[in-house]
Amino acid sequence: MKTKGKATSFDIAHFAGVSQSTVSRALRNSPLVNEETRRKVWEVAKKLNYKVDKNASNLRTQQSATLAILLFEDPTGDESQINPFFLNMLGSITRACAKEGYDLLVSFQSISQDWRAEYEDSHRADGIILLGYGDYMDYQSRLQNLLSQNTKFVCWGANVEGRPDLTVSCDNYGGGQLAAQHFIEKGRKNCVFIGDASEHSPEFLTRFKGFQETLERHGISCGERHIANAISTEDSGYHATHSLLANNIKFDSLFAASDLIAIGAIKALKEAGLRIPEDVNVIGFDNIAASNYITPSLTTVQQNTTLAGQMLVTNLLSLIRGEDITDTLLPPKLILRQSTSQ
Amino acid sequence: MKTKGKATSFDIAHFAGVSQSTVSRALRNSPLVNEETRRKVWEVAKKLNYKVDKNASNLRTQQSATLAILLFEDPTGDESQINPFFLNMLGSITRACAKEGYDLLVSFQSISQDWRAEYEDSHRADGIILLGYGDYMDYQSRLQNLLSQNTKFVCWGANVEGRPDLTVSCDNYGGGQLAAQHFIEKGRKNCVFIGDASEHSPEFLTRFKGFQETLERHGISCGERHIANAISTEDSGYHATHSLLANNIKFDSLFAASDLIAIGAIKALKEAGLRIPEDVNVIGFDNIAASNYITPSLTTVQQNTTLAGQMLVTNLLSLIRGEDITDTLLPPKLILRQSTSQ
DNA sequence: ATGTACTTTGACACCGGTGTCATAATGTCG
DNA sequence: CGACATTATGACACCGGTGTCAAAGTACAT
Repeated sequence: MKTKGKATSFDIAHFAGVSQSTVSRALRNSPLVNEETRRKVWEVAKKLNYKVDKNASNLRTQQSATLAILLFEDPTGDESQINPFFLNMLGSITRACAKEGYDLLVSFQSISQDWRAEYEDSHRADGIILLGYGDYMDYQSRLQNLLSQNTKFVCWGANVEGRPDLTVSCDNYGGGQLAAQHFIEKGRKNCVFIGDASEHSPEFLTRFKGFQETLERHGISCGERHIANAISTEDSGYHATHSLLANNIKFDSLFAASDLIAIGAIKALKEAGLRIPEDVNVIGFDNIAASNYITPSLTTVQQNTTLAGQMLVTNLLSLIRGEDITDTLLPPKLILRQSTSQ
Repeated sequence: MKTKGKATSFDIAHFAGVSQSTVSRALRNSPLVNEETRRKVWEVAKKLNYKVDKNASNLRTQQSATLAILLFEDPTGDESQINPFFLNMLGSITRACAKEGYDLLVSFQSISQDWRAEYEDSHRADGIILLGYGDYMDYQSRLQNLLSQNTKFVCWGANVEGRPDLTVSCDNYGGGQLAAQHFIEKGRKNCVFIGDASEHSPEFLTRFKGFQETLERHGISCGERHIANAISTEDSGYHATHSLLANNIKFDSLFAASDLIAIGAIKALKEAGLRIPEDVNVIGFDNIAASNYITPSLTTVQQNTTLAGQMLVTNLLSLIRGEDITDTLLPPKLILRQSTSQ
């Protein structure tokens, strides 16, 4: 019993003495096929090491049991390193897909490129997950484009008022509140924020707003002079903090828009001879692995990546099934560590 | 100019006033088609937002321009976390695939499961990359199985003598040598190894051999009592080191089979009141991000993940093209940090 | 024996491209 | 002007499955 090349359903039909149609039905356990026939077909299939050709199957059924993930890169990011937070998300999304019986196509995209999400158009994936920091303004129009083509997709990111797409995101505003409240409990009065607090980075902006507005409710202001712009890299955080210090801004607490920024900030603070947490309290955002390893370990607002990956996948699947879904907001959680524990 | 549903090549043929065959040729820039016709076809295609159906195309051509990666999990690993080293590899492989114009299917596999690599059989991928620590003995027979089916695949891992598959790996033996030489230069006399030094973890075993044999050439022995078994997790490294100390083994230098193990070891050493590097020198393996952030920062044998990802992809593509390729061994590099810098 | 319902099967069109072959149109040369 | 090469195009089979429809076979009631 042998075939040239990979076995097809016709080969099985031949050896099992039935028609190809019956083979197809038997292998998918259709109730239309006789028990004994089914057994025989399976037996032959196993012997020939048969596997359904997904291309043929997908072509006929017009669906792929596959999702695609598009990872946008921080445009200035180091080419060889990937933001560890997104790497975690990638891991949890992979797991969530596996659990749902879907395959996952992974692709990196430079945000500047024309990232028309080809996967869904070319029937390689049933839906798309978009993931990445980046300039929201830059790709807003592209989202619109996807929408107009009826492409099924969900985004990880800020759920900005009036944003047209479906998102899953951390409650960034609430996260900023947690940080502010913690500083207030610690009796801190002069707070600074490191990160891009503009509409170009809606996630960071939302974190900042939650932070600032909570402080103000307690009579603490965090105005323009107390913000240093930074993208989500260690270097950028280092330089931003450095320039604050160089400008002689006085502060006793620092909230960074991400852990990478916070790690860079800590380096700058240490170099300036400031003690953490005695002189300056520091809070980050994300809870990446490194934040637990640095000295002092970093108090941070945790994003639950496991849950986030799951929600992205289940929401996308709902969307594909045509169900009505809404934006999902995940609760942040403050992880207390040494950088605020004086 | 409108179509119901997604546009097909027939729709384009209709609007461009040519046959579907010509459309197919024109879109693939076949030299057989007239310049003006080509222009017209492209124009219509763009207007209709046409994208080739990859399922149909792959079905016909019997190839997919897709690679698949199978990630094996450390059986005892925490369900929600992925070994950061492999996460890095995943990132670099993704990048390498993109550079070669291939898509990447990602899949997690429990090593205990029947991980018949279905992707290639089902024509979803042209080749497979296998990645993961794990018990080699467990899946050796499965590799044999893949080979016998003429599946194209490459493995990341130890290139064990007589291993039947094609591998890309770090020169683990050389890495062990680097660690030993460094200890010798530092005048260390009592060395221990933390990790599974058995044929069940051939990579760790090779690292150990390079380490041990180099030490012996300098008259230093590293026998059974100086080895503590551990899998590649922080916890395991912690407990292994703890038990060495509890058994009153004296040592002034510790080589861990991986950075995660080393991080756990450092924790145990610190708790025992030992100073690093004064009392004990520590060297890890991998150079994951965390090793740069812990205190003291960790001297480690770096594996070049960027290069590794590239080699895995290019080797696999060569294999698919039917070219003759051989195992690839990548040079390790010792990264000096505080844990050995007294 | 005849009619009806149900089970099981095979024939066949179809998904949307790609590759082969035949043919029409144009150009070139003796 | 006819023979022949060259260029451009269309018709059609094909990749390997899935879904529909008709029909054969069996069971049971009338």
